[in-house]
Amino acid sequence: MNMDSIVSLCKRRGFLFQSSEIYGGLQGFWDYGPLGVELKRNVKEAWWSDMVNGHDDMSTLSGAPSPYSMEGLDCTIIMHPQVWKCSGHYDLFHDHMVDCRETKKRYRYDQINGRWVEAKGRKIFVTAPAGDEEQEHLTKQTLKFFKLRNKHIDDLKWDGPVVCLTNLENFDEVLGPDAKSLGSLTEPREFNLMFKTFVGALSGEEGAAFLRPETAQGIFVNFKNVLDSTRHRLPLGIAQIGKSFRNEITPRNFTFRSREFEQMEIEFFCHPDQSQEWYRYWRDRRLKWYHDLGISGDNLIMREHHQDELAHYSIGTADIEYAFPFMSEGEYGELEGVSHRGDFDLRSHMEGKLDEKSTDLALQLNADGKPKWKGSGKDLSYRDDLTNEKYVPHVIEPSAGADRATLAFLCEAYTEDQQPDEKGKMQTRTVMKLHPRIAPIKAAIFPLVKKDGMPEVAKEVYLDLKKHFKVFYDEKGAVGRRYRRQDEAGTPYCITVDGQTLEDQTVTIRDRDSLEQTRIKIDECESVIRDRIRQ
RNA sequence: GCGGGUGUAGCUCAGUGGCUAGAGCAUCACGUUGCCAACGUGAAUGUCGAGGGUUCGAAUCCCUUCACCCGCUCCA
Repeated sequence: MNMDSIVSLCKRRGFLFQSSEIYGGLQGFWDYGPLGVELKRNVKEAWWSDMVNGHDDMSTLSGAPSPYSMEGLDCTIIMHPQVWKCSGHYDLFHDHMVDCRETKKRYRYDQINGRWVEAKGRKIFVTAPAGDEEQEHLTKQTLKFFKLRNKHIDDLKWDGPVVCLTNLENFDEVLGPDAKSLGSLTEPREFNLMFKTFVGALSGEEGAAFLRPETAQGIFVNFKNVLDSTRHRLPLGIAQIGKSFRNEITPRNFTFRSREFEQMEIEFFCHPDQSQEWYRYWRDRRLKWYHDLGISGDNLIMREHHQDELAHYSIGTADIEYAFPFMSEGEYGELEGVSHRGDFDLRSHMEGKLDEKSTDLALQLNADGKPKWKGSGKDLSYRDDLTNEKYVPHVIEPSAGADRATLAFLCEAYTEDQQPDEKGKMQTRTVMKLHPRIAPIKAAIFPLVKKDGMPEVAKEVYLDLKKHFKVFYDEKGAVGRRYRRQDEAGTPYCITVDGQTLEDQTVTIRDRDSLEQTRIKIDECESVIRDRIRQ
């Protein structure tokens, strides 16, 4: 299977189009066509129904430490700018980068260190990526530049300590970390990964705001509101589906990395002592969700982050990953991250931006000893009125990409098999084996031929089923071709009105995957389809 | 952001300076047909990705630009 045939089918059948295609398209933006919008809606609805509205809050679910509540939320895309300063996104997403004109490499401005050095009567500033081996790298670069051997190492006259590149104003005498000639580094340029906009008519910095780069923060800042208005006890999960925006440097791989995308996120608030158990519960529960909707075990993996990849506050983070066809053998792309976030987010919105690098999660301070970004000052802790214990809840965050999930379902569904044609000759059939729950069209209704009153009966069946499901009517061309068209659309069932229908009020229902046809009564159509979708 | 490749009908592609830009598949109509991409007849379909230039003449050569694919880079 290759990605091109999937992309081609998506366009041909109306799953996905390039945004603004008639103007040449816009990198990182995609539109969902008539079939695509149904598919994506079904994915989101399955998630919302399974996680929120259909959640059983009376029982202790398998793998869970206790019963828990779930609520939904829908927050704005533009929020108070301070939200992103305290969450850490503002600092993280405003990188200054320098490019090397010679090697075409790009570096983060603040992660390049260097030192003045003199040899052969010339003084240069030699640089290296910040890290344990930076002095080694500096020496090597210097020797190479001056065409000196290791034995001349003592001839190098170092001037001053290793300092960050940010201390320099002019890069003319700077040797890039991997460069051979001086002055190859560009001026630092700002990379804004958050989309910037302006609130109010004035477009000055005072009105500057950002499109959200994730939906999660809306949940954290509303935590108190949800608790107060619903009277829930912890543990409580709050769910949200919505658009997020990231100005990716290189959008690629169809909709996998888009600049505008939709997230399905849960922030699950619980007692710190139980957070580890809840983390494991959510990790396993979310993996099973993809599995139940038809992603095969071979293509789906759970990747636990290593201890050294984790932030200090986190007990664990696991990525649920899918073997997308555009990835190389053995590589996977992230569908969802499930992370234990401790009390980092709530405390950041209370006290101000915390330093995720410090072991005790201290408030991040400026040089003058004041908080770098001030929090809301509001108390977001929780009082358990049974035990009278007061604590800042810990959070488990299952954060899924709706577009990535939709793309994974499309890739997983794409199948080419061999089926005999009219003459018994084997023909390649393209079929989207989407799970019936997420299939855009649940059933297609055909008259076998366009005469003898068959279209009239078929239209009645169609109009009746339309009240319950997304269905499709087609009477054009040979019935075999109509079946194949529905196979490409992923329609799980085709109902055909034939000669016998006119005699005994029965129709045939054809299964997309097995091609088996069974004869059922017209009045049974709705319940048969409903039962089969539920399976 | 850098390097390489690609861009012609809905899809897959042919067309290397010269007549009104083609093929297969798909689409639509009529007829035939009775369950898995049928057949016959007919029809419609293009700013040759966009803009500019060279030329008597450009899909074709040159420049700019946009998008997609691959490799870097990036990916909280």
